[in-house]
Amino acid sequence: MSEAVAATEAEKPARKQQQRSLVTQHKLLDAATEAFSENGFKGTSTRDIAERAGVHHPLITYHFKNKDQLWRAATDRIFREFNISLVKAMAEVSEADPRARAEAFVRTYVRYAYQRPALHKIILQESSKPSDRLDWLVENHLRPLFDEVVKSLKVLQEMGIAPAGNPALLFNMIRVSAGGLLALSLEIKGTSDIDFDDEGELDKLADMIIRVFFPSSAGD
Amino acid sequence: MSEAVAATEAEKPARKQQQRSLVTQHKLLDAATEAFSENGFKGTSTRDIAERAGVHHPLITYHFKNKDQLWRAATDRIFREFNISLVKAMAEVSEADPRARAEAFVRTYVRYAYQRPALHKIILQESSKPSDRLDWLVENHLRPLFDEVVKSLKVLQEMGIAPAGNPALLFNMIRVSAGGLLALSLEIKGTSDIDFDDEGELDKLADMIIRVFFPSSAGD
DNA sequence: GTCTATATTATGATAGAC
DNA sequence: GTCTATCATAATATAGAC
Repeated sequence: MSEAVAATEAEKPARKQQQRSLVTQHKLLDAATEAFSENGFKGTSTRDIAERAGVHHPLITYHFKNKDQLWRAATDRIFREFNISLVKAMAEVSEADPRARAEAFVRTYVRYAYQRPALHKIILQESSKPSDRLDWLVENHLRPLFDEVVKSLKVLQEMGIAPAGNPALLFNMIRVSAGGLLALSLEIKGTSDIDFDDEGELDKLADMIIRVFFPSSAGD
Repeated sequence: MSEAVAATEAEKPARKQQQRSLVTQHKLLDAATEAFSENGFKGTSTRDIAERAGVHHPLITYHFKNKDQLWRAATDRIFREFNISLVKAMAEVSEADPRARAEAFVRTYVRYAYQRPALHKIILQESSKPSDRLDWLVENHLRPLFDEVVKSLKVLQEMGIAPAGNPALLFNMIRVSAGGLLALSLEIKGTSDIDFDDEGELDKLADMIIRVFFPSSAGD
């Protein structure tokens, strides 16, 4: 089974190697996501990432070139997956009922923020000071999502379901009340005795967000 | 003016040195606050802090023993100053008018969060994973403040001014809508074209928080 | 109270064997 | 595709001169 076989036979070992390579990349992305969430870009060492992933650190250079590219690959994956989940969840709700769509959005958003805390933790980490990474994040992932959601929120305001005022400001209040608050889970457990791991606690948060930000749909 | 003078005379040079020492400490605390806000504890080097402060790095060891103690000293100062400001602002509002107190609290909180972004940025940085620092922060500064504010919020709920539900959860929504949102200023400028440095933008945020979370006081 | 010099360890990145 | 070995730099912290 030498590599010097016919071209037709060469595909098999190539695929095998590719498979193993993908597993390594996946493990590195998982580890990087966790590490960057916890310690920020500057506070994370590539050695720490490699250790968490259980691979040798030179493999980071091999697969991702450097720390910056690894950060981008990890962040890109988180946001892509989030967008897919969001689109999928919203596709199940009737386009004709904006109120139901708003509620579905909040519940999906809260659940997702709980399941993947890295999504918001990385935003919080990177928003602490200007950087090329923040610009990249805004341009490629945040801005496109925001523009669309704010448009929908405007409709809700015109219908009298959401409070008046700058819709972009309102949306930011809603999303920090959901994702931002859940990113503070550890602190809130200590200060407020609220544990989002407890059954029903997540729904209570979603309920309150809906009640506060979409008051006319509270009693329905 | 040698140091070998009588004990009564020895006070003067001692004070002079103490004065200079205090200036250095102050500069180091300012620099540390800024650096820890931007890069978190792990992402901040003591050399960076010393450079920002314009002093030589061994002085950190001299004045604060180590990086951890410097972090504690810097954080302690921020929260003490915040508490003083808050107590002072609330003392000016009549105890008999809970609604006016709630509004004053929100406006003071929003203004302070804007002026000293480090207050919330450090909370966000430290909440990203468990640590002794987070425990210290919760126990010494967050918990005492929260307990008191939540008590007041409960009264507002009973009066029908604030929405029903777990008051601790409600308070966390309010404070992330204020401090948490302002800590994201950089990102929000990019995603939502809202610049809190613009005249009146801060008041619009406070207005909306009051309108959303204390709806019955909206038209007053 | 302040400085220079340095010990020790950690970090990002790469070279080259297998 | 994976590993060991290594380089250059940066980090925390300290010792000791002034």
